[in-house]
Amino acid sequence: MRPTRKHIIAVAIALIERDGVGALSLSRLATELGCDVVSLYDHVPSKSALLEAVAEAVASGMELPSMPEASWEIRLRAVAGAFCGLARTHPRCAVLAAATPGSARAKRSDEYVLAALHQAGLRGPDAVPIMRAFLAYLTGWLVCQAGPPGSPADPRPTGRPSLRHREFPPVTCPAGELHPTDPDADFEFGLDLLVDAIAARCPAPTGRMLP
Amino acid sequence: MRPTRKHIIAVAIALIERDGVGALSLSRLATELGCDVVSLYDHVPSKSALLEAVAEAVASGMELPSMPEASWEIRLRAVAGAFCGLARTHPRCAVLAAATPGSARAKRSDEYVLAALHQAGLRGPDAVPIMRAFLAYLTGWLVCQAGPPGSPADPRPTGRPSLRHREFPPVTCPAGELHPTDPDADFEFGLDLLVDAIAARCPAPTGRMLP
DNA sequence: ACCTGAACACCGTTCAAGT
DNA sequence: ACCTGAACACCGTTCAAGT
Repeated sequence: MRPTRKHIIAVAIALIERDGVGALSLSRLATELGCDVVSLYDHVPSKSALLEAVAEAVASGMELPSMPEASWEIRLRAVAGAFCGLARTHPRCAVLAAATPGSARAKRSDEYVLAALHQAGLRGPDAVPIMRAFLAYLTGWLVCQAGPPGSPADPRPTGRPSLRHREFPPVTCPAGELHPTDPDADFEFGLDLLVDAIAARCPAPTGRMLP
Repeated sequence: MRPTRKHIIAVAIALIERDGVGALSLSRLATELGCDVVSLYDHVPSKSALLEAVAEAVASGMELPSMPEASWEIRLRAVAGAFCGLARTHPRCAVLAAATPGSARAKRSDEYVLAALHQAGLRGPDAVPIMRAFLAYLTGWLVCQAGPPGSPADPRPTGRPSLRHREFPPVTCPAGELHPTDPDADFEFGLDLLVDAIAARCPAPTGRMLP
C-alpha cells in the first residue's frame, strides 16, 4: 500500500492528537498506514520535515474570514477565535502550529492583524508592535493551556483543554482569591483587555468606522 | 565517577543550551559526565523527570525581588524582566521552564503578580484573569522568540534570541510597513500596552500608592 | 546489598541488493 | 530505474549477573 503525502500527514495529525507529539514515530506511523517505514521517505525527507508539514497543515485549517464590512475589533476577535478553534479541534498540534516560526500561519495572521490595525488607523511603526503583542498573547494562551510539545507535560490524557492551575493551585495566595475560573471567560477577558488597550491608542475616537 | 543529581542537571542544562532539547540524550549526558548511562537512574527516574527537573532548576534562577517600597507597575515590570533574563541566560530552557504547567516557577510568578495587582487595588475575580493575561503575554513572547522545544525549529544555532520575522518577512504586506524592528523595544511596547490597560481598570486614579 | 554491564525493544536514516 | 528489505548507529530502560 503506497501512501500519499496527504494521507501521511493526516494520519500523523491523528496520531499526535491521540498520543502526543512525543509518541509520534515514523515506525508507528508506517504501521498505522500499513506500509513500510522507508516508503515514508518518498514523500517526506525527514521526521522534522514531517512535523513542519503537520504544523502547516493544521494551521492552514485556521479560518480567517475576510468580512469586508466588519470593524477592526471584529477582525481581531476573529483571529482570536481562529486560535481558539485550533486549540479546540487540534489541541496538541495547535501549539506546534502556533509557535512554529515562519510558517504560513504566522504570515497569514500577521497580515490579517496588520490589516485590521490599518483599518483602525494604526500604521507602520505603530501597528507592528501592537500586532506582535496581540499575537504573543494568543500564542501564550495556547501554550499555557497545552504546555509545550515534547515537554514532560505533553503526553497527558487528551480532552477539552483546561487550565493547569485547576490541578495545581498555588500553595499560598496573597488574598486567598485564586478560585478556579472558566478558561474561556478568562481568555475573553484578556482579549477585551488588549482590544481596549489598542482602542485607546487609535486615532479614531471610538475605533469604529465612520458612516 | 559517581555524579550528583545537581551535577547531572547542570550538565543537562548546558547540553540543552548548546545543542537544543532534541539533542539531549541520556547517553550523551552520561559520556559528558564521564559515567555510565545507568548511573543516571540513581538520581533521576526517567528522562522526562530529568526534563522537569531542568525546567524547575532553570526557573528557580528567576529573580522576583520583594521590593517592599515599589509600586505595582514596577513589580509587574520586574516579572517581565525576570522572563527576559531567563530568555537571555537560558534561551532554550526558558520555554521549557516558562510553559511547564504546575511548576514552582508558575506558582511563584502567579503569586507575585497577584500580589502586585492586589497592591493596585484589584482583588479576587478582578485580579486572576488579569494575571493570566499578563503571564500569557510574557509566555507567548518567549515562545514566539524561541519556538517550542522539540519543534522542528528548535535545533537552531544558539545565540541572542531574535525575532523570527526578521528571517521570514511576510511576502505581501497591507501597507508595506513590516520593517525589521528591535525585539526588546517591541517587548517593552507590548508590556506598556498591557500595563496601561491594567491601570485603566484600577480603582486608584493613577495606580500609584498614596503617600 | 549494591553496582553495572549486557541485553531488550525501539528509533531515524541509509544503502545495497534485489526486481 | 525503481522499490525495499536488511543493516547501522543510536535511543530509553530493565535486569540479571557479578562483586
